[in-house]
Amino acid sequence: MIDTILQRCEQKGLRMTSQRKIIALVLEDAADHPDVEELYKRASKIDPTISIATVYRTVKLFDEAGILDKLEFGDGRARYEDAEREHHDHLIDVNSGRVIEFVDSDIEKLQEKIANKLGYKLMGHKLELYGVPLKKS
Amino acid sequence: MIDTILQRCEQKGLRMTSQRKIIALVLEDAADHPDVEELYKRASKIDPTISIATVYRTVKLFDEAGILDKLEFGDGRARYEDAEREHHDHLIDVNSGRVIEFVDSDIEKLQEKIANKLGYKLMGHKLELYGVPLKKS
DNA sequence: ATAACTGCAAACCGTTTGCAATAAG
DNA sequence: CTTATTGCAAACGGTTTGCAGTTAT
Repeated sequence: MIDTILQRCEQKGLRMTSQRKIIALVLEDAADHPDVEELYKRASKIDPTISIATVYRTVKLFDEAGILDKLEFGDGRARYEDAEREHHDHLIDVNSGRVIEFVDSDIEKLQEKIANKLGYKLMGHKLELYGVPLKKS
Repeated sequence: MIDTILQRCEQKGLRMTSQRKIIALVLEDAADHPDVEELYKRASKIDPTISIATVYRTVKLFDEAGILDKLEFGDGRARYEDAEREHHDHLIDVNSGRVIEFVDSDIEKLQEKIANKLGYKLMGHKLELYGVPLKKS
């Protein structure tokens, strides 16, 4: 959380074009989990000439650089969030598509436990919980 | 596990055409998590005139009837498995795409805990863990 | 008989890519 | 100046759909 997305991009030596700066800003300001279409809409408000292909390319670049996390919730389109956001997990309401964020210390432990059990080693702290059929109670 | 897929289909009053019977059989015999293309290949060995559109339609029908579970691992294509298989979870190796099945009693507890915490009610026992970056250790 | 199902091919939707023009370092 | 990046439009891959013909009940 110390550095901005732009700063982290520069740190990694990415060529920061005007388009990339705009997309970085949009992502910086996003408290939700926008998909590419949504990022494109928000970026277009700042620069209406930006193309959706560039958004796709930029988001892929940032993901590969570890600056963004790509979230795939099984609804067809990928969503993105700042990789440096405070750690949390996601629960998707399969009926509404709504994304619920939460933190649970037991999940952290579980990550380790399952990984160990299976002879794998965790890299970082990325765990998604999804597919739980939910009903508001 | 008492009933076969075909029997469960009939129980639900689904019209069982020759194509649907074949797909039910293929699914019955699958110990893995085939995608539609794979189901189509296997079904084609029994009846080469079957069309992939029918496989898509059938798999959707069976999923909506609760006979199949649709698994979306974020690799673009959906995978399917018998909904009545013994309960288990999936872990996907993000590098190889390999699917690892496992059971962990703590996950069962966690399902309840998280759902309660968020004011939701679990329907059944569907929980997928995915997106954990893994490295063989 | 008749309503549901099939195969085919075209459409669809999110994403990627080839290309010629443009801009960053 | 040189190489990376852009916008456009076409292509892509998985999935859905309209239609005319076929099949289960």
